[in-house]
Amino acid sequence: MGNTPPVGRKVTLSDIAAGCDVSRATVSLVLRGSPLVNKHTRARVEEELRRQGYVYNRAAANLRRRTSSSIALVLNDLANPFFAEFAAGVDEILGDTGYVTLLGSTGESTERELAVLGSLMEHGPAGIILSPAEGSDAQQILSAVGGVTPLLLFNREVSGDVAACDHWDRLFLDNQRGARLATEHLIAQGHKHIAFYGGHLGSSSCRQRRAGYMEAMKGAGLTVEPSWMVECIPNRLDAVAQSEHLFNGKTAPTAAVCYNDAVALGLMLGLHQRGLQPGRDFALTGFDDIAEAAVSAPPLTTLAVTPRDRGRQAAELILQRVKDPAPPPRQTIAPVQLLIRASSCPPAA
Amino acid sequence: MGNTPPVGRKVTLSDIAAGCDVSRATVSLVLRGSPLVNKHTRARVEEELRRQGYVYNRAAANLRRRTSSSIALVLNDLANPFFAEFAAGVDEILGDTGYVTLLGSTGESTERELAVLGSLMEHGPAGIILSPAEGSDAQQILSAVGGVTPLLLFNREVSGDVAACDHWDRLFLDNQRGARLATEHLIAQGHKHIAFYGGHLGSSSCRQRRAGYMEAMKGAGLTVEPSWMVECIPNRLDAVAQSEHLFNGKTAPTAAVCYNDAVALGLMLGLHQRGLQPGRDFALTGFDDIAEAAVSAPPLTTLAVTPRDRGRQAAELILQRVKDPAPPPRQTIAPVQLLIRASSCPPAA
DNA sequence: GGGTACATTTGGATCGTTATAAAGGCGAGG
DNA sequence: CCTCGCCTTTATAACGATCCAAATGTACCC
Repeated sequence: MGNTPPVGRKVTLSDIAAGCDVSRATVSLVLRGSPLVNKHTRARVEEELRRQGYVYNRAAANLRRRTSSSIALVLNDLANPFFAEFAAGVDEILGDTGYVTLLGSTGESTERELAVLGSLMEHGPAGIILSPAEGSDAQQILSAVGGVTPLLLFNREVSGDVAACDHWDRLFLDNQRGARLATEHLIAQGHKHIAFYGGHLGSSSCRQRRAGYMEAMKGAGLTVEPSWMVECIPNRLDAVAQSEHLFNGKTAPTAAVCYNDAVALGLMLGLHQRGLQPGRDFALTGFDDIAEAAVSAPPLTTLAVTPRDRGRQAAELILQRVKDPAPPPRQTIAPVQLLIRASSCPPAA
Repeated sequence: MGNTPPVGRKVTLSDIAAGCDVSRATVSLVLRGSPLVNKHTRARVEEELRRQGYVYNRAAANLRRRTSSSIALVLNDLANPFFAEFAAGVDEILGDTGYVTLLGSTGESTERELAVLGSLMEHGPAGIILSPAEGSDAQQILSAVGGVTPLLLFNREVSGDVAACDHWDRLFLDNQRGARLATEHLIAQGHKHIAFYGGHLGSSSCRQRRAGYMEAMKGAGLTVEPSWMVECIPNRLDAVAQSEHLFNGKTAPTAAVCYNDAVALGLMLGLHQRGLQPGRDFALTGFDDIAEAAVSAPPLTTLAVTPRDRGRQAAELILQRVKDPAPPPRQTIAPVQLLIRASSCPPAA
């Protein structure tokens, strides 16, 4: 005893063992709280751990035990508040469970996605949560992650070979129902000429939202003009730029269901430029309920998707799968909630 | 050859060695692209790697080499777009450099911060980037991370024992200069009664911004009424709630330098409630240049802090330090840029 | 033929931990 | 005194990679 801690090297379990004259095995048992060790011995070891400032080397333990204590979280756009909240939710649950989050952000590039997945796989995560970049291919992702590590697909479907990915779990938002609710709400307000504005047909969430919109329109016996379906990059800037296309057809819409909040806020600016006041001359809805939606002028009717809760849910789903890989893959559809605010006015008289 | 890959177990370097009848050492050399191996042998090994679907086990390699290939990123509030962008920037650089990001989010709780740091340390990161929770104590953090792993403090100072943390690197925003620039701009617009609104005195960034404000006011020979210095929680909601306090003194201000954009946007709402139109009856500035600032009504004059660039910079700083721990600690102050928009009008006549 | 230089390959120890089976000490019972 | 069982501790061999020194092969020159 009275040994000085080693210099220029981390304190290991052997240092502790030597420091209080027991075997490495005993120290290991103490670390894991085994009831086998005599409580007198345990006290001595714990004192020594403190004295030398021991830090557990989980990588070494994981190597020996063939286990893992990390989950990879790969997101197509961390800078988007929706995914940032999602990530916070994931990390919250993983942290509570003793897992560590390996972060990877792909910036919506499929090449980077493959590179990031490859790099993360080398660290042997117990599972993967992936929100794929637009245009991701199932086969390529499968070959990057291998067939063994469980994967949870979040938010978006991937394209390509269905067989390649039919053993993955899935967590999606109820996009179709959300868009249907928004559309039905506008119809109930008295609108008949309703557009669907924004988003990329390349993304599954956009197709699903369009489907919900169509469902509501058909259900109410309303027809949809081709000029009412306008694509744009789902950000504010392009939403402003493309908004004129809404009014190029023979009948101008009096309302629009927007792909998401960013698009809706962009459309608001576009409307202003045409001399239309959103929430009075034109009704619109968003999707996501980002922080801005509640405080825009007018406040935006939208669908709350509670991304932090989704993050928690995703973490729980992947942990369940890690614990028991046997059950068949599961697809979970998270509910969304319509928040009615001033932007979805009745049609102007 | 023609061996089948192992079942229920990951493919290891030994499997490859056995599969093409060379030693483990040779396979290892191939993996690391050593010029020592015969190119014919290399081809055979590489073919076998592909055939069996080998995945490199970086944890095992790191154990043997006593190296690390991860950096811990611990943030007080991931859900905040500022930090989300920052994290995206960090991950971008780390990914490019072959490091992996260990994420930890503390939700502004010092207890959780210590727990998260402890858990991440067990994974042996090469370095730590920490944006501390409010009220973090230097001594406690030091005992959680140990004295060996390099740490970069971002965005906030920690309280307590200076000696405990004087070997940490630091990256801060030029808060004082930013607030001074904003204040000087309002003064140049003709304002004399300028308030400093929002933020917590507990945070170092708030104290620095206040200092910049005071500096500009003193420099212009303007006096500051106590009622013009109002604290609030730095979010929109509390900013609305506390805004009335600005007008309780004997002289009402005609302009305000706000702690950040969220506070400024909240104050805008508060002004509306008093019948004042921001950008016409009252001038104000923010700090951060969040996405909303450019599109609020009126657009917000603010200080751009380019969080993604800060993230990249932080990653580069910590990697430098990891590569060479010897040089004395460095404090880096990142510049901020004043963006003049419509909210900072001249005083109403 | 023997020696030397060079290119390539390899066995074995090792990183820090855990699993396993076995050993040691000790009191009780025969 | 020996055996048995119980409690506690430990030596040893892994985990999957890398380092090191040493061993091959083989080509060339004297």
